[in-house]
Amino acid sequence: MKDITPLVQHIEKIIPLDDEARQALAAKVTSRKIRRRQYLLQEGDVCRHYNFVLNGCLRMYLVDEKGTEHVLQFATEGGWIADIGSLHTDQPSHFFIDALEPAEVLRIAKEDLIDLYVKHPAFDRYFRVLTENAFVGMQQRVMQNISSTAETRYLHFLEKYPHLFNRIPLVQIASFIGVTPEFLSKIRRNLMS
Amino acid sequence: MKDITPLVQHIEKIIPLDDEARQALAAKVTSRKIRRRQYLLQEGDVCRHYNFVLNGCLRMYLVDEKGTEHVLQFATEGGWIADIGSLHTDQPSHFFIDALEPAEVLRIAKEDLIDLYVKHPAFDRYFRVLTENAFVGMQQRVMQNISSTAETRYLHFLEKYPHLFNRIPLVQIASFIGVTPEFLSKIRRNLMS
DNA sequence: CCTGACCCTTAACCTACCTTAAGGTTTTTT
DNA sequence: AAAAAACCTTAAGGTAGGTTAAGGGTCAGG
Repeated sequence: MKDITPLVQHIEKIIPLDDEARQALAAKVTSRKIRRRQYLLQEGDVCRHYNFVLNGCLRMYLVDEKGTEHVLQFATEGGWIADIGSLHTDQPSHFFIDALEPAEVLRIAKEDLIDLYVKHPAFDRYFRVLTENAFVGMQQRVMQNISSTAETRYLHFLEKYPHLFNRIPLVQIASFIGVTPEFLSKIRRNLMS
Repeated sequence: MKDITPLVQHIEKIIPLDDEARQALAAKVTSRKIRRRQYLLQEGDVCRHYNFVLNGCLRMYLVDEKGTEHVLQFATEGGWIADIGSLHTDQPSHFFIDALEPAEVLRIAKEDLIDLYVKHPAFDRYFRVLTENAFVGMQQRVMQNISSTAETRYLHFLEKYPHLFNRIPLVQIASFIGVTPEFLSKIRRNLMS
């Protein structure tokens, strides 16, 4: 019923796990199904789990004072999603996480993860590398927001996430790159001519 | 001549080091002085070292096609600075790192760091936590760029980096928050009235 | 087959921010 | 001490992108 093979494979691309570590992981992880539009995290709640996506598509976003949504992250098969800030500090999150498509995740609670870190340093290594990669991605995004035009950001998005382009609504992509859907529509028209 | 106490103290705020780890670290780390405006990294070079700042002030920035500089990060006492993307992939960096004030850093080469990781898992832990915190910071910055006005971003900057406000030129702050110095000047005037 | 919830586009008008250019002050270098 | 470089401000005019409003297409459910 619960198959953590995809997760183990993902980890072993970075560092091999011995049997003991693999079993410890299996014991801590639980699987969960999320329906379309169902929340995995809501603003004001403390984020208590890391989530590894087995299939489907999730998003993490912020809602500003005007009620506008701003997407911080998408996560599909093989990706992780959580509000790490909230998870670490036990402070209420400012974000929502929900499903754009029905999804299935493996989740692991913060305390269990700490336990894994202590007993199996391989997990420290794995999450260090994982976070370093995520950090570099965020850095590139900051650079683009500061230095590029919306059109350039859109083209970069298509290059970097080709599998998302015809999988999620345009309005979500607009929100991710930081423009209104109307303006993104205009950008696309300009690109075609 | 080489005193790594500030670095050890910084690490031990996160995880204690045994004598052996401390000595291994001391053996790998070298100190270096940087004059004002001197480069620690130039675009096109591969970043080979992590740098821990003992004193002074450094910045990492990108120069776009038009020749405009965009600041990604400042680093002062107790901060780390490096192009982690380049360091990891051995690809040439797109960034420059230079000194806004004369500075002194402790640097450690990538290979030596890997060696430390293998022999002392405590370093995996330390850099995992370090990177997680940096990641959260970048995430907040992305959110602000997407959802806030320049004035709000400026106020947040003052809140988050009060020690930098009257230490670095205005033009650098403008570059960091993603506006022109002229416009930041206007923002300040509006804030005073 | 019809209805309603999304989803995408177009267009007119508006605003936050950029560009260019100039002048004054402070800091660094010679 | 002078010259040069860096720094900060002001203001006029321009542009990228936002806002509002409307219309049409698609698809799931009744």
